[in-house]
Order: sequence, then structure tokens, then C-alpha cells
Amino acid sequence: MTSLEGRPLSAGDSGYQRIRSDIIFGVLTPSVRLKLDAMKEDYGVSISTLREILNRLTSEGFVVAEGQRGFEVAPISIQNLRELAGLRILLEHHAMAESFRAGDVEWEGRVVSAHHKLAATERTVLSEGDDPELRKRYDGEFHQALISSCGSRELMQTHAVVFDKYFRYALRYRGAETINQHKALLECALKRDIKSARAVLTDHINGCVAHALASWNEG
Amino acid sequence: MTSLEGRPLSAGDSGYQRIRSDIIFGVLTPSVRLKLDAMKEDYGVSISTLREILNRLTSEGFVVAEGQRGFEVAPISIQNLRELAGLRILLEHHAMAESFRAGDVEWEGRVVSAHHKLAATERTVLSEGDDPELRKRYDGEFHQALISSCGSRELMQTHAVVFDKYFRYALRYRGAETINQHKALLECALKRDIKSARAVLTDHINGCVAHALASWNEG
DNA sequence: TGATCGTAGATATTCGAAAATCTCATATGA
DNA sequence: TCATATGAGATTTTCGAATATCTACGATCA
Repeated sequence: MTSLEGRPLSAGDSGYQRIRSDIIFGVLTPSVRLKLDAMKEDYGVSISTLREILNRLTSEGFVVAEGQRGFEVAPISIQNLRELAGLRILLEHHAMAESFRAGDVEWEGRVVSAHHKLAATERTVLSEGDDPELRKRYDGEFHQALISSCGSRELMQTHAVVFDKYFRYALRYRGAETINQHKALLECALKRDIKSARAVLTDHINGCVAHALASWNEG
Repeated sequence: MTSLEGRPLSAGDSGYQRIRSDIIFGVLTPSVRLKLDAMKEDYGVSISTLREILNRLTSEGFVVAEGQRGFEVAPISIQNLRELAGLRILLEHHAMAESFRAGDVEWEGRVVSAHHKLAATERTVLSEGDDPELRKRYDGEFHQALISSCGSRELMQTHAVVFDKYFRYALRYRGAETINQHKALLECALKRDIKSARAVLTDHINGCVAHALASWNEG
């Protein structure tokens, strides 16, 4: 694989992306022990490189490391989902407000573009089935576009990590409600209606929490 | 060095803490290139271990890694300081509000204890000179205690990283104003007066930004 | 002159194996 | 029986060296 600049991705970087993605999408089950020897085979990298990757993911909170007893995938819990939802609302509300204030027509262009791609993908779920990876990507890019004029790189980075952690719980497609909320957010953005945007976003996220809790109980 | 449980700290962990601390306290200058061979000597660990450490610090934002060109200490800028201050206010306001609401007498005990230690340390600055490392530790522990009943581990962890990054800019001791603000925060906490606490904290942080900018211009 | 290419040295990345540590089953003694 | 010691095997941590990549300087050519 190569990056956008055409530079070949180092073994460490591509392994990092694969493992991170496998955690987010549940390929690597929460709380499972990550045995280095086994993973070495699966991801085609040496133990040292693997440890670099796992150390990065530990800082981000996708992996936990305990003493000299190795690594495991970060556990999930209802409590943690609630915490992430609350944190995401806090960060995204604030970032949206700043972004709505400062956003110019370039920003509107990014928002419209991101929404178009998200909406197109959401429509194909019905005909072609759900592709969680693609859906997450465009969902993330849309919310990122909404806050992209907030003026704070630190805020955006913090938000991005929280969003990715949150997505571990938001795997299943939720249907029309989500589509409408995304559309409403687009309209709020273009009208700079931060108050409505906040309400929609709160519903958006809380709805997702409720949905996750429901499917949690089903199994 | 040994951890609280008496378990010997691994080479990687102690190196991590030393390098992280050296970045926060300016021993490792912002934007300097981190040459692995040289650091290997300084911190007494092998290159592989060093890379694990640097990868962790990259995720946290204390180090930046570019392509296959190695690592460097994260740069500092006025813009970044403003971003961190804004983010800290956002997170800490919210966490204080939750913590004030949920805090019981155990929490009050933690807050009183942390403030006592911080105040004692701040007093010794006059007689025995400033020890930034000690001051940062107790400052951090006090603010951590204030939000320790917020009920969200994710929020506290996110706040802790932002606080540490912020402290890179808040090195110099600021004197009486800080002492009074900490005391005011203690009193607000015991009275559960979140509104005043927010005002004090905003002043506290903005005052620190102004101070940092001033000494920035001096050199 | 200015630009491109090539090379040597410096540096980062990756690896496999040695050393340290942990785990767990088994043995021993109170 | 229960608690504590012991040791073999599994696993992690750490290391030094091999490999790959980058940087900067000088040579070559238009």
C-alpha cells in the first residue's frame, strides 16, 4: 500500500492501520489477549515492529498494557460507551459552534462534499448491503468536515480519537433516522444554526447509544 | 525506580517517564531532532526500546514522526498554546460541573488533601526556590482531584494529557495570583459553587496564557 | 550557470535471537 | 485440607546487528 503522496507505507505504519481497524471493527475481540508470536504471523511483521504498533495503540486507548504481562484489546462496557458518547457530544458541540462561526464558503464546500459522499454510501446500504468500513469513513469525514473550521487542531485530533473509539460500539447500520439526522446537520451548517445542530447531534449520538444498548441485550 | 506496588519498573517504562518529563520541562527543546543513537546513550536503553517510547509519545502528541525521517520533539507555538488552553477550559469546566454534582465527602477529602499539598509547595517557592517538577505534580493532582468525581475515566484521561501538554508552556512560577485562585477553587468546590469555579478557572488558565505570552516576548 | 544524477555517509527501520519475567501445574510441608 | 515452594514451559522484554532509506555533496551534462 502507498500513501497519498505516493510514498511507500512502512511496514510499521501499514500494520498499525490494519490492527487499529481490526480493533474498531471487532475483528480483534474486546479484552482478548494479544499474543505477539501469533500476531507476528497474522500481520507479517516482526515482534519489535508489533510492539511499536501496540505501544501506539495503547496511548490511544485501543489497547491496554499491564506490567510485564503483555497487551490486550481494550475492553468494552456500557459505562465506557456512555463516557465516549458524553465526551463526543462535549467536544463536537463546542467544535461545531466555533466552526459555524468561522466557516467560509470553502468550508461549506467541504461539508456539502462530505455529506454527498456519506448520503450516497448510506443509500447503497439498502441495495448492496452494509460496508461498515466505508460507512464509518464517510461518517467520520462528514463530522470532521462540520468541525473543520473550528480553528483548533488539538480539538480536532482529540475529537477524532474519541470518534474512532466510539465507533467500536456503533457498528450496526441504523437506517433512515441516521440519514435524516445527517441531512439535518448539513442544513443547519449552511444556515449557521448552531442551536438546532446541537439538538440534532445530541439526538444522533444518544440514539446511537440506545441502539447499541438494545443490540447489546439481544446479543 | 519502583512503582507503588513495589514491582520494578521496566526499562521501557522508566525511559518513557524520563523522556516525557524531559519534553514537558524543556530539557528536550521543542522541534529538535531526536537522533536515536545519541538518545540511546543518554537514556540507557536500546534503539528498539527507544522507538517504543517515541511511538507512545507520538500518539500523545509530545513527539512528531514524519515518514521515514525519524522523530522530533513536538514544536510549540502561540497558536498551540491557545488551543490547549481552550481545550483545557472546555474539558475541565464540564468535568468540574459533573464532579461538583456527584462529589461526596470522600471527594472533598481528596480535594482538601490535594490543595493542602499544593499550597504547602507553593509557599516553599519563596523560601527554597521553585521546583517546577514538584509544582507541576501537585498542581496536576489538585485539578485532578477537583474533577475526580466526574464519573468519566475517558474524560479524565483526555484532560490529563491536555494538562500535561499545556504545562510545557506554564513553566515559570506566577506567584500570589495562582495561590489565591487555587484557594478560591477549593472553596468553590466545598460550596459546590460551579459558576464561580468556572469563572476562577477561566481566569486561572487565561492568566497563565497571558503570562506565558509575556515571557515569550521577553525571551 | 543551472539542473539532474549518482554516490558515500548518516540515519531510521526491521529483524531474529538472547535475557528476563510470568504462568501454571506439581510437589512439599504444616 | 490448605498454603506455600519449585520448576518447566510459555511469553514478554530487551538487545545488537542486518537491511532499507534518506541527506547532502560533488560530478556530469545541457
